[in-house]
Amino acid sequence: MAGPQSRRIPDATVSRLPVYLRSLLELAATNVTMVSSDRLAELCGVNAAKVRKDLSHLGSYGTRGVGYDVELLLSQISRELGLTQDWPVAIVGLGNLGHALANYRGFGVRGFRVVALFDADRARVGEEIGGVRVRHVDDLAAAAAETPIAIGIIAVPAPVAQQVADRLVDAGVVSILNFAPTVLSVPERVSLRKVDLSIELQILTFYSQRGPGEVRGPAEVRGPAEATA
Amino acid sequence: MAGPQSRRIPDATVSRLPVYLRSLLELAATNVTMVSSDRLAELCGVNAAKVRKDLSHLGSYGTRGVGYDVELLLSQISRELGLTQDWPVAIVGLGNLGHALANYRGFGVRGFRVVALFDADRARVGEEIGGVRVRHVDDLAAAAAETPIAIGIIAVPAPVAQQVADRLVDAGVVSILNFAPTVLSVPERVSLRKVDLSIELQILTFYSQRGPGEVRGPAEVRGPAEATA
DNA sequence: GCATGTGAATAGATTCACAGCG
DNA sequence: CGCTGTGAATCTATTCACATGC
Repeated sequence: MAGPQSRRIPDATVSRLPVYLRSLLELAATNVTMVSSDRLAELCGVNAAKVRKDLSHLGSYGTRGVGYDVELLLSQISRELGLTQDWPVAIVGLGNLGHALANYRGFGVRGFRVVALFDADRARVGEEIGGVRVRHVDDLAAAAAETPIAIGIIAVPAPVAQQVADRLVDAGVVSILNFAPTVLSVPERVSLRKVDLSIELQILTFYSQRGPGEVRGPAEVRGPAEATA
Repeated sequence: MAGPQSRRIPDATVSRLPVYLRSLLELAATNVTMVSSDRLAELCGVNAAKVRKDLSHLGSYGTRGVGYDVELLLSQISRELGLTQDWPVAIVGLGNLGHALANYRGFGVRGFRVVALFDADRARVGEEIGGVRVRHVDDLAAAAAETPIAIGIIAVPAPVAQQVADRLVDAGVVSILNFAPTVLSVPERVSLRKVDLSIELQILTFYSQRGPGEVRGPAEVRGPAEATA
């Protein structure tokens, strides 16, 4: 084997690494030290060959005839995903969803720390959610200058989502997760992903319409960071 | 042209149809009657050739030299996605997220109607959210027998998500949207999709780590319905 | 003329199947 | 012997480029 870890991890692999990570954490929590690709595949609901190929992109960390060392894999995947450092998160928009996100326990688990909350409604400014005080969205740049923000979560109504995105970008935010049901444009250097409830439901209805038995085989939600100028 | 609408729409196309739909609705709202693939592509943040190929899977509904009729496209896509009928939705788990989802206005827009809410906490049973009373999750089967449920949204903690999924399946639910951070198994006939906040964040950190300028081109979140036995 | 619709080319992801090694 | 690691085959999706037809 010439070069084990050939750079450039495929997008599809990247989107599965967090899934592997989660299952590996569960295994580690039950003191399992080794795992085969078959077992891990089962836990993650994917094909074993896919697991092996995915993991091979991190370099070769398995032992033939035995399997993978759980701890070793954990640290490799964590490093690859950048989870060895802390990621300050800001949430913009504290309606129902933003509120829920702000209270979400489970961010912290993987190094995501909510450091700032913003809303355009002055009535909400000053409120404290999960120990963080809500500031006005006009203070976004100022707040980001004090405390850097790596990830911005957009939970505002669609019509104002683009301007919020622009402000986040101006404030130096390098990753954005968009919950607003609209297409956003950001500079190429900014990573952008979206979560859209209504789109998910519509995709579900498409497949459930096809009648029982016609739903095709498993396939994960993937998709790299998108960027649009 | 032999057979315009060749059946079997590609998964990647299916996941983009809702995006086209949304932009077309906006165009229709501003009384635009025709749209070119270029314009639609721009609005949706995708490539124009992709738009044309996607739409060609619905049959050929464009006029050469002119573009597509907005209303016609709307009705074609709506029909394809099954949005001409109503889809009764149940939400299980009314913590922060479930609460936010239950209050979400925007379901109704596309024929999704929240008809039932369930929680395992007896203290929450009886509460009314968005005009729907919360019932105990033990009543799920009974409630579904009265009022059919097509789509189940799982917003419970990961450890109990599988048993909730099992109950939904037993109650005849044919589509499930899972917000719990765990892998679920459902019979092949049931469509399953997942939304996982922490996975999204981890994917973002991967790409933002690669440093500015290295984020690869646009690509949408796709993925068909998955099913695991 | 101009934008659609589509074969052909390319790129990417999945799966197979087996060689290689512990 | 068992399980990893990986070339090769396959399948899917994207993109190109242009013939087609309004």
